[in-house]
Amino acid sequence: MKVEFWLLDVTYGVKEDDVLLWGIDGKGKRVAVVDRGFRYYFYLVPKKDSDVTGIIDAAKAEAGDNVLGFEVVKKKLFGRPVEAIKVVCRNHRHSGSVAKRLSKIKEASILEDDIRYSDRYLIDNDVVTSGWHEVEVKEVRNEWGYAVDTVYEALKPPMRSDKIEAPQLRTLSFSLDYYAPLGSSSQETFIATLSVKANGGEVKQFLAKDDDDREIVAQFVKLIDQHDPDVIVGYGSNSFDWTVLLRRADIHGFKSSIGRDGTKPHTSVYGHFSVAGRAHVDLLNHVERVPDIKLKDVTHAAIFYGIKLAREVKPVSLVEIPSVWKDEKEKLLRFSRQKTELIHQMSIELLPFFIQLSSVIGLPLDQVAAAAIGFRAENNIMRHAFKENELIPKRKARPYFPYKGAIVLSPEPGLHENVAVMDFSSMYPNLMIKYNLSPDTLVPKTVKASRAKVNKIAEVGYKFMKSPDGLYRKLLRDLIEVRRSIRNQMKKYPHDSLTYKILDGRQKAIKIVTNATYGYAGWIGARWYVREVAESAAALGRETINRAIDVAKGAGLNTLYADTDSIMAINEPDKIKAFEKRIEKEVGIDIKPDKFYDTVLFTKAKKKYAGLKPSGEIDIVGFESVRGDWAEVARETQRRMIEMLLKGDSVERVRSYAEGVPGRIKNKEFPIEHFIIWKTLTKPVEEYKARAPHVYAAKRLFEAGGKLEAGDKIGFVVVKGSGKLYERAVPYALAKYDDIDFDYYIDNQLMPLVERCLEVLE
DNA sequence: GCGCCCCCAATACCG
DNA sequence: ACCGGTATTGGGGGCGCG
Repeated sequence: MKVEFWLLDVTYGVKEDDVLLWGIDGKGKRVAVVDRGFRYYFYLVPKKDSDVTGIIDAAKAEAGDNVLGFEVVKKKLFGRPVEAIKVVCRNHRHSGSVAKRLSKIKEASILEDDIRYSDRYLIDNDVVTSGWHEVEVKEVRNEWGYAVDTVYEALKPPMRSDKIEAPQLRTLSFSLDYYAPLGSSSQETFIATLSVKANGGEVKQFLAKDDDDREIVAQFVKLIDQHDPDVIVGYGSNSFDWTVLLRRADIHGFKSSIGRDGTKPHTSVYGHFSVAGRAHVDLLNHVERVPDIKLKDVTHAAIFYGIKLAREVKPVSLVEIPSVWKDEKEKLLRFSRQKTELIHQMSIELLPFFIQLSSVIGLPLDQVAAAAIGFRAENNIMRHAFKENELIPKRKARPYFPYKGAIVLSPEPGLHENVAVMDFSSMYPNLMIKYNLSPDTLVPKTVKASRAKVNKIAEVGYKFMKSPDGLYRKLLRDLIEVRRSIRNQMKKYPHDSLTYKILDGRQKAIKIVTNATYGYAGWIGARWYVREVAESAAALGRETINRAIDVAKGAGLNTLYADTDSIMAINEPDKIKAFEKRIEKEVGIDIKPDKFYDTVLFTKAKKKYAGLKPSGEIDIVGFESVRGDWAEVARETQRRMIEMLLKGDSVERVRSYAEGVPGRIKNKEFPIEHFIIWKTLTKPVEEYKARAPHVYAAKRLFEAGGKLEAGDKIGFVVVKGSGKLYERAVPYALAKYDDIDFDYYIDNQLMPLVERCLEVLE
């Protein structure tokens, strides 16, 4: 019989050689499909001039009956044809030791032994997570007690199907707060509150009785059992909640076997906790990768996603919990409930996108949210490499060599009217396609190639074969084409329809992977790290933007500013049309006006400008007013000045506004919040070499009993006194308003910004 | 001892 | 744990200077 199912998670037997596909079938039943037919393998690649049969004989002697067989296959390694020996293992759990033994054979190198069994299965069978498949199966008795409606055994590997709409998923959002006055590992620590919300239900809350959290842990396990969620959503749960829950469960001797196969949550790849047969998603992992969300706590993240409730939330910090726990339990309960509600609402917003990302990249839903951009790009490349018969290189430690990047022009300082911003669309991916820049097309320095057959990249001198199509050319073309077609399809649906949202999530997911491929090529952690590819793309990028500036000039357009792949010029429609046409003809990559500004302000600095759009909206780019590490009083003054200048106020008027601010500061017209300078601690305080103000502020906070970790933000104010600045930086919560050194703010925060804006206009 | 110059560490931004 | 380019601040060392 045939069943169709949507793939939620993949696990594999620890002892048996079987792959377990956890999913949901067309009728909404939870299913497990066991595939026993897949054998793990890796490759032995003979070093040059080595004898294949000799290697096989040696390997046979080493591996014994842990190997089912050897097969000589034709593969490619960085585009070069190689004969590889496929070593098929009797059981995946022995593959590690087999590979280790075979590594003694000096005549060959081992490849692809570092691919996980489940990943191998997905790649080789073109099975895609968060996607629909059809599979020939027979139903089997659920002798393992899996928490599913039906268990099947696959008779053949599943086949992808076209259905795009994900099934109705049961989700469960949760959050906990713990009492830990002496740190998380201390004896006194316990879970104070736990809140859980299943989709369609209300928030359920559990509260410790005095310092006894046994009931909380037990209820949580029970709840998961009852609701049987497909997706478990937390916020910070990869670094926090599961560790605490599992520790408490262990201490109480409870079983926390909430996986559908009866196993406990366990740490897995990309630093995430995995729950077998379900997808555990930590939304904080995602929020950390969204640069526009400056404060990464759940409340601010939820505000970013437009969740109304977030504005009413009064957070209780970890430091406050001991005192709140003693006297104001309702406060803690309210916060816990709201937090869980926010997590739930954010998951409604974000899960559809994660699902699309998962199916585009081929990483399971729980991993895709946790994986950094580089790994997302890499997984996509790995899947393509398999299709192209390319061997997957090993990840290895390498030295770091920087290379030259993009061009940034100094702007034409002052105010400009009627400005067009023109961008090359996907410049780096398109250059990589155009010149066939790819790890497998790079011609090694030592190899001679006829001039007609290669693209030689000016300036850097690297050569790439013109044909055949490289791995990156194929993959990027594919991505760009699919995205184009999705964007066309989207036009047929109303913006609030489900299909539109799915398609939109999908095109965004594709964009992320497309744009990451250039950066990936120059990342030393990449399996396919080939600096020449990134370096060539950057060199071609410089050539391209320079050419655009020339062509613009030829068309009578004066470039006011340019950065990487965009240029700004006075908007003269006829000239711009001519410019676009010539670029299309000469460069072959589209350049289009992306935005128009009625007025633009440049100072002397690069990467800073402000523009007034016809709609009245103002874009501020790069200026201190959009940087989180300047005091609000300076940022707001600068923002207001920019607004006045763009809207036509005279320089004198703006100056008189700005010069009025110091008086208002001394007059105490601004609250303390406007003097706080926020900075991120990028590492533990002990590791800093420099005596930086924010580091010393953090140290003071610690002395007062506060707690901050790498990645947290410290907010401090500068107080009066005689010493160095770092001696006068005090956490805002420990500072008194009257101690604030107003002169510092006027001389070092406010006036430099004012001067830099106005000096170019006078 | 002080001002000046330069370099470096640190952060957050732009594309 | 994607890239390089950039602005900016504050710490700190070296230097000249009667």
